Amino acid sequence: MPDPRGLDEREKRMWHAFHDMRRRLDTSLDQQLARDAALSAADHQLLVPLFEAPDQRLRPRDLCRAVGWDRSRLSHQMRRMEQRGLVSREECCTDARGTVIRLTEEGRQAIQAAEPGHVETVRRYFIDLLSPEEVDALTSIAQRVLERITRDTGVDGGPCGPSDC
Amino acid sequence: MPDPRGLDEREKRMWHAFHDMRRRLDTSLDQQLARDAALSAADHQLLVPLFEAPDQRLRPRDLCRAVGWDRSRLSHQMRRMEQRGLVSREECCTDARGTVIRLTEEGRQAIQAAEPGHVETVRRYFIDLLSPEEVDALTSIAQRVLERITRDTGVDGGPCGPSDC
DNA sequence: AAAGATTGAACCCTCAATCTTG
DNA sequence: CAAGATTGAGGGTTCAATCTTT
Repeated sequence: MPDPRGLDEREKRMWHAFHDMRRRLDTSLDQQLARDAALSAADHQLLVPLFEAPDQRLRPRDLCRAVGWDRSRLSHQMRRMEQRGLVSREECCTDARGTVIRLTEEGRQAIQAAEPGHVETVRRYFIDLLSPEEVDALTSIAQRVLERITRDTGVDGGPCGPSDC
Repeated sequence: MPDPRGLDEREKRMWHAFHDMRRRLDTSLDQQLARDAALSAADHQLLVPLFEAPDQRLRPRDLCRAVGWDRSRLSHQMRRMEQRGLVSREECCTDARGTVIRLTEEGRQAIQAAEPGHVETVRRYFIDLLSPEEVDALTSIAQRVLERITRDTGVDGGPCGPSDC
C-alpha cells in the first residue's frame, strides 16, 4: 500500500515527465527566439502586450499586471531592453510618480518579425500534439491549480488581480 | 475559420493558463523550500540523486545525466553548494580527469529534513488536484512532447540519454 | 580528436532597501 | 501612510572558451 505522504509510481512517473517536458519546451522556445529573432523569452513576453497596447505605450504598473511580474523584475528588464533600443521611457503626464514605457520602431519590428516563428514553434512542440479534449483538460487542470494556490497564499500573481478587473 | 498559423481562442486560453500554472507552481515550490529548508530548487534537485546514490557519491558526469543538466551549470551550482557545506569534492581514483561529488553530513540532514514538506507541497498544489485519468493523460502528453522535441533537435536532454541505459 | 571538468562573462530573477509623489 | 518606480546584492542559467586526460 502506498505511503499517503509519498508519491506512488504512477505519480512519480508523471511528475518526472512533466518536469522534463517543461524544461525541454522552455529550452526549445528560448532557443528559437534567440536564434531567429535575437530575443529572450523575457523580451518576448513584454513585447507582446506593448505591441497590442493603444499607442504602443504602457505604464510599468499596467505592464506588470498584464504579465504577472513584480515591479522590480520589470524595472531591471526594461533597463536592459532600453539599452538595446527595444523600448524607451518617458515621463507620465498624469502622475508625476510614474513613467511610460514606449515601444520603439526597432522593438516593433522585432516583435513583428518574431511572432510567426514563435507561434509555429508553440504549435509544433506542444499544441499540435494535443487533442481538443486534452486542450480542455489542461485548461481545467491549470485553473484548478491556480485557484488552489491563490486561495492558499492569498495572492493572485497572475494578470488581472482582484483590484483591477 | 481559424488562421492555421495562429492560435484559436481555446488554444490561447490553454496556453495562457498553462503558463500561469507553471509560474505559480514554481514560485510556490521555491518558496516552500527556501522558507522551510533554506534550499533553492537547484539545491533540492541535486540533493535527491546524491542522497540516493551508493555511498552518497556521484561523478559530475553521472549527476548531469541524472538531472539532465549540462556540465557547466552543474559546476557552478556545485561551487555554491560546496561553499555552503552541502557537498564536497574529491579526486576520482579511476579517472584522473574526473572528480567525485560527495554529500556531506550537513547535506544529508538538509535533504532529509526538506523532503516531507516538499512532497506534501507537490501533492497539495498539484497531484492531489488531479484525477487518476488526468495523471495518465499528463504523462502521455509529456512523453509525446519529449519525443517530438528529441526527434527534432536530435538531442536527448533528459536523464538516461541514448548512450547510458 | 573526444570526454571530463572548470571558468568568466552576460543575462535573468528575487529580495530588501530606497526615493518620490498621491 | 500607500502606491509607483528604481537600485544593489546575491543566486541561478547559458554560452563560449580553456585545460587536462583518455
